[in-house]
Amino acid sequence: MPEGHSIHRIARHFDEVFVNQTLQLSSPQGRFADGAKLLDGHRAVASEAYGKHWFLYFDNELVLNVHLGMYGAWTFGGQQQSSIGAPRKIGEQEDHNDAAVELTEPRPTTRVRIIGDHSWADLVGASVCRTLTLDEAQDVIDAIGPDPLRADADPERFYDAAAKTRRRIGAILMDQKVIGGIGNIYRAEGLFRQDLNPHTPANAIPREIHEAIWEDQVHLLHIGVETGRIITTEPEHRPGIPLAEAFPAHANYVYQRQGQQCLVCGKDAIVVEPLEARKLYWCTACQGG
DNA sequence: ATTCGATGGCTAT
DNA sequence: TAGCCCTCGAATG
Repeated sequence: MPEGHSIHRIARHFDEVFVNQTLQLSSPQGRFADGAKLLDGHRAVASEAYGKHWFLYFDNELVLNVHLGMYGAWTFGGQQQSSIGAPRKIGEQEDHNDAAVELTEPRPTTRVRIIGDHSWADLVGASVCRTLTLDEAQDVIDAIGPDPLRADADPERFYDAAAKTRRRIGAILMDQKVIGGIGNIYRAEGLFRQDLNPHTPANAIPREIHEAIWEDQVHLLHIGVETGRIITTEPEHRPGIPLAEAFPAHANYVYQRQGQQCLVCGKDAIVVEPLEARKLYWCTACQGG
């Protein structure tokens, strides 16, 4: 997916382009026909992201809640044309702004189409697309750990959870109940940037390191929000390579770089191994065997 | 033409 | 831990 940075970009886009407008909602695919009908013709009043969940609040006290899952993506058209969500190519940059486009026939798989005053948005492939009450939306939010991209996030919740569990740090960083918004790339890259062995029990790691992990995720995710790309390397580790040309070989340290030379230690020590049904990438030299 | 894999996560066992 | 959902470009035949 779409890690947390993409969801916050989506929230920002809806805030800028659709909030405070009366919206038309439909489900060309049909699977969200009932939910769309509940919101169709109502005014959007707020757009917010928590971790990987996105919420669009309407003036009838109902909420559109979308989780992109692995394959979901929004396509935006009209005044601002762009696309945010699951990349279809490695390192694809989100938000290709182009000339305005006409309202086109939706793809048959379009779960929901939203039409505002000047723009439209199509959603495909999402694992969750539903209409919730305000209470139900709050329940979803309450189940998500602190989100490093939110100004109101309480990192103490993350420190507390990390201090109390012997689960591996590589596992809990992807646990949305512990910390919200981090996916497989930010997990791997964040651990690399702290020289941390992913298998270290979380409760064996000093609090200062957990604080450093949090602060670094705040830093990295904000870069993601601003650029629409997951960039985790420091300029000194991609010497002479313009950012635009850094993909896919030099934008990340370990993600999908198994068998390649480590950008920091130079050794052929980057491995990939399963961790809780996902692929974990790390440098066995830099991150302590 | 067909299969595969991917930045996720739920549920059943 | 395994199966399943959802989509589509890339990889494979």
